[in-house]
Amino acid sequence: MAKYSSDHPIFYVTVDVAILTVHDDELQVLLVKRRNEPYAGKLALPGGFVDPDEDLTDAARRELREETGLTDVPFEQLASYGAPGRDPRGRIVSVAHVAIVPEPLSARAGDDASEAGWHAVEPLLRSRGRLGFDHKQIVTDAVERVRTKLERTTLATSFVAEEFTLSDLRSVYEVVWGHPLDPGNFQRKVTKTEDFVAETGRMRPSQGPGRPAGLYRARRPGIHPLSIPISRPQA
Amino acid sequence: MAKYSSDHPIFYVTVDVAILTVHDDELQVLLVKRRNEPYAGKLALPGGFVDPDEDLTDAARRELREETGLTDVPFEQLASYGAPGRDPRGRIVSVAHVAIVPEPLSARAGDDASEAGWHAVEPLLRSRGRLGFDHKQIVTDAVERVRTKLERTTLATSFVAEEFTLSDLRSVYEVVWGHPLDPGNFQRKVTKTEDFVAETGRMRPSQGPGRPAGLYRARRPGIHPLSIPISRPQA
DNA sequence: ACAAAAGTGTTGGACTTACACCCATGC
DNA sequence: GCATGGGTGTAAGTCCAACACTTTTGT
Repeated sequence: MAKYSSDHPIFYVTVDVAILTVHDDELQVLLVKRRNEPYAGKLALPGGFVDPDEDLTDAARRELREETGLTDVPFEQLASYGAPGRDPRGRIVSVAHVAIVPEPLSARAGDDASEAGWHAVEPLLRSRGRLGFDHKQIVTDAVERVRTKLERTTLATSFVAEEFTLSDLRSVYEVVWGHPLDPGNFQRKVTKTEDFVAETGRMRPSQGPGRPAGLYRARRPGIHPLSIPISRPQA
Repeated sequence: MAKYSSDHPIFYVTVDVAILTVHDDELQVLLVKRRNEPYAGKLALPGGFVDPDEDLTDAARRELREETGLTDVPFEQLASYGAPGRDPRGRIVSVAHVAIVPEPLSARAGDDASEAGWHAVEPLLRSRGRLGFDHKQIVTDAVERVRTKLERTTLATSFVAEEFTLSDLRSVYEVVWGHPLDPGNFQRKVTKTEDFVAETGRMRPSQGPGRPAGLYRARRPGIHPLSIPISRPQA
């Protein structure tokens, strides 16, 4: 097949990844400080240009690995952003993705990128001008996506370590939704929901007062639909 | 700002629109027959290249208008598809959208496009090779999106005319979900759900046996969240 | 003993489901 | 009258939110 040359406009395509975690009772997103123009000095989502023979998903996975060293992390495509003026360098469409990383593994930021670090989402979204490009919008959309996915999928287990207590898991919901949940009701619902969590039989060594908590693990890795959804309290 | 020239790979960006409707008790999608290579003779979603100064949303709206003559139709971005080999002409990323058009206005296909026509979704998705590119995947994703959005938003009213009976509305759910719904329970749920439908006070002139049905209209145009979701029967 | 976290029981109310049943029309 | 679709009533079962209460630890 002959090389395609036409008068169709030329685009560049990037992937940006909103890597989210829960840390210190806050929903946080991994951001890099930009060194170069445009938006030098501003914060931005990790991302980069898609390689010539690379699928969009592979490009996002590559970015994720470069920034966090993590592989096998659940992520999915979020949306694409391509307003004409969004990047002064030309016509650039960004295919944004969302990824969820567990809290304990998230302490370390990327080694490859320049000054990658975690930032609490709430103050970021209230602020103006801290994020370059249209990345504030992307983060907004990513958070909304995660909020709704918590309700109907097993996504929450992606936020916690391989073994976790139900309090750990409950905290994920409380932080992401911004509402406290009844511990007892949460316990019942989670344990009664099929394919969500499985007991390990062991206990977490107690770290303070209170009865020691049972350790659980996700029944299946990744994001799966829940037979019984976790109800989200109204605002 | 200087023109951007770099060694980053060059892409072309298209928008494709899955325009869905319910007709003859079937979920249908508007497709065009391709005249040119690649995939000449195959069916494909209407779509085209994004113009140099056009936003992705505007490009999708333009395609929608060119194919159906309709404006002010609710639509939203679905996902982007950019596998390296998906288009032999080069590296082309398609930003797919979903649009819903009302049944009565949908009889006429586009005048601009070549042989646009409605096709039932189910046999299409069961078949092999009738659709060009990766458009079968896009249609699959579009249908899944619509199925879940019916549950939690007012999307269903976008499938019916401005004035409709509750049977009309119920039929949308039944066709899209592939399950019959209890007419009585549906009635109650829809009328009790806030911001969903409003009575007109008038009746539909009867067209066959049976008690004449009340005419309703959507309380708000477009797609809005439902305070009380319509429950989806399990398979 | 006391506080705190984990986990179980209970209860009233909301919602759903599966019908029965009445209403209004065409034939 | 009878079939058909529109619409209301109703009762059993399920689910849920709230909160009391028990269990097991640290201090």
